[in-house]
Amino acid sequence: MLICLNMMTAARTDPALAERLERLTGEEASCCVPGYGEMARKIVRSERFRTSSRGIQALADENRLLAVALLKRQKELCACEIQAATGLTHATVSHHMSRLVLAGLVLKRREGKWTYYRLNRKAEVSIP
Amino acid sequence: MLICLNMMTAARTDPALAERLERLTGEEASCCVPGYGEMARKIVRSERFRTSSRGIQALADENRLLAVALLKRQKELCACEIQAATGLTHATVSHHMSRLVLAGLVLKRREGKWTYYRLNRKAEVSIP
DNA sequence: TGCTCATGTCGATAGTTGTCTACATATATC
DNA sequence: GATATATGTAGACAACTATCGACATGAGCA
Repeated sequence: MLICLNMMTAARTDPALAERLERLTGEEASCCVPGYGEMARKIVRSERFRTSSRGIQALADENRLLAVALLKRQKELCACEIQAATGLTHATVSHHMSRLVLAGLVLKRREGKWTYYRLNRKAEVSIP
Repeated sequence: MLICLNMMTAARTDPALAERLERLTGEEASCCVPGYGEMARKIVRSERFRTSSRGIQALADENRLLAVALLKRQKELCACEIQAATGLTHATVSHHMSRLVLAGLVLKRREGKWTYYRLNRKAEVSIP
C-alpha cells in the first residue's frame, strides 16, 4: 500500500533533531520525536485516513468538485448532462466520473444507452 | 482567475448534443443543456466554490492531511515536530505548511526561533 | 444485419506539484 | 561579532494527472 510505504520512512529520526529537542525540554534522550512518529504512523495506517484521503483526492479537481456540486442539486445526472455542464469531452468526463465512483463518492446506474450518476449518501470524508 | 477561465469554456454547447437531448425530451431546441451550463457557471463563480476548492486541494496530499490530523490532536506543533512526524525534510515541511496557511486552514505563530502551527477554526471546507 | 448514438478505454502529451539539495534569513547564545 | 539552530526560498527533477483524439463496446432502431 503506497500510503503506508510513504509514511514508513517517517520513522527515520534525525539524531541532531532529537538532541535539540532533548536540550529544549530538559528531558532525557526520550524526547517527543518518537512519540509523534508513532502517532503519525498510527493515523496513517487507520482505515479512516485511507478512505478520507482517497475521497479528498477525488474531490481535489475543479471539474470533479463541480460534478459533485451539481449532483448535490440534481438527484441524478447522465454523463452527457455532466459533459454539457462542464464543457469537457466525453472521454474526460468518463475518466472523472470513474475516479469519483472508485473513491466511493458517486454511484452509477446503467439504463439502456445512458449512464446515470448520483451521490453515495454513505460516503464519508473527514479529517481523520 | 484560473477557475473561471476553465469554466467559461463550459459554455461551448455541442450542437449535436443539444439536438440529441431535444429529441429525447421531445421539447423544442431549448433543451436542458444551457440550463446545466448556467447552473455550473453560477456554482463555479461562487465564493464558496473557490474557498472550498482551495481548501480541498490543500488537503489532497497525504503528508498535509497527516499534518492537519496531528494538529487536530495537538493544539499546536512546531515545524520540527511535524518534520519528525512525517520524516520529510524541513524544506518540504515548510512548503506544505505554507500551502495550508495560504488555503486558510492553518495559522502560524512565530516565537523566537520556532514557528508554531495550529488549525484555523474559522476555516470551512464543504461541497459547494 | 447494418447504423447511430452514448459511453468506455487507450496512448500521448502538457501542465502541475511533491520532493530534494543548496543557499538565504533570522534568532539565540557564546 | 561569531557560531549554531530553526525556518524560509530558489531551482531542478521526477512523478502524477487532467486532457484530448482515436478506437472499442454496447444498446436501440430501421
